[in-house]
Amino acid sequence: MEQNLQELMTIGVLAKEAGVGVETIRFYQRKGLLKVPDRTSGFRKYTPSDLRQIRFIKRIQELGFTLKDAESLLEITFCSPKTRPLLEKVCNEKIEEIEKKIADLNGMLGELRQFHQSCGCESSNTIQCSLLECFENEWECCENSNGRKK
Amino acid sequence: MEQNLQELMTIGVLAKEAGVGVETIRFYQRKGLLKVPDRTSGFRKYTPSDLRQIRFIKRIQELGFTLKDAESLLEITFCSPKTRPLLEKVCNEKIEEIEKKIADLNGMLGELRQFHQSCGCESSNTIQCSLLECFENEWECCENSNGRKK
DNA sequence: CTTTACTCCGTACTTTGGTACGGAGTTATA
DNA sequence: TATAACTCCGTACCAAAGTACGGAGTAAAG
Repeated sequence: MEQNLQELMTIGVLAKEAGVGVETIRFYQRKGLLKVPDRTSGFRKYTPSDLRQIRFIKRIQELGFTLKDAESLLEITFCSPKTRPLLEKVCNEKIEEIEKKIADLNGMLGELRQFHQSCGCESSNTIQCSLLECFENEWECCENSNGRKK
Repeated sequence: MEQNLQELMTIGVLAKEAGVGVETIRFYQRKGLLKVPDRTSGFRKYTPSDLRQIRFIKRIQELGFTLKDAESLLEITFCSPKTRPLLEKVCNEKIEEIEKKIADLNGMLGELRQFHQSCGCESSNTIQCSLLECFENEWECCENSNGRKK
């Protein structure tokens, strides 16, 4: 497993490439999210695989998951017949989690759109209503002068 | 605007009804997320409308938004011809935000499902692969022995 | 009328995900 | 070879969103 020395990066280069701060990388190392790197004369040396890993973590975070979630996904780095049952479990859990989130967001989106339509846009001619009440009453409060309720 | 005294709650009852801690309610008050309540002999008295408001905040949070976001939604409590332009702006921003989140999550969901299909389920017969590499290579690494790549 | 439960307040502590500091050593550039 | 730029380390700090503490007052039930 010889590492091409050309490809090794210092922590500063890695940070720049990954679009994070140097301190963030040290922090990830402390948290065990990044393996302890080799060193040449005291300085950490990183591989492109470390870069990929940080990008992966950032992607996971963007989607609203925690570093702990990222860790659990990274734990299934390798799948093989032996690790597959665990992998399948984690996969399924994540998939369900994401599906639920999407469903929730779609619900909220519908509500917001309805509110916008009924009360929040220039073309609406509702006199006055409350988002909170609309939310509570499943938007029945937003009777506008078209006579259409829902 | 007389309040039916029967309906007033102490902070403890409100907390229980809303499924949060008493301290959380005091915290929300400090943050201005809950209006300063009336008191009878020093004790806070809450109305059902306060309860609705907390539930609304919790719903917003569940969808991955912050208390600040909740605040901005609560600020548009009333719409009227005068407040409508602001309302429309906030609505549109939130709608876009949610749409983007949903799109991102759908992307990740697709990736996870593909990984599950190729490598993570019992019926798959891939020998070994890495989630990280699959992610990086747009799942091209997960060539399984069915010969199907994608 | 006492005891228990609830409420008051300010302050301090917790977790997550980082950022910043500061003195010392190292490496690269002029 | 000096000087800048980078890295080391531990520690301290930050914001968000609460949670806990503790002594004192109040209310309600027996």
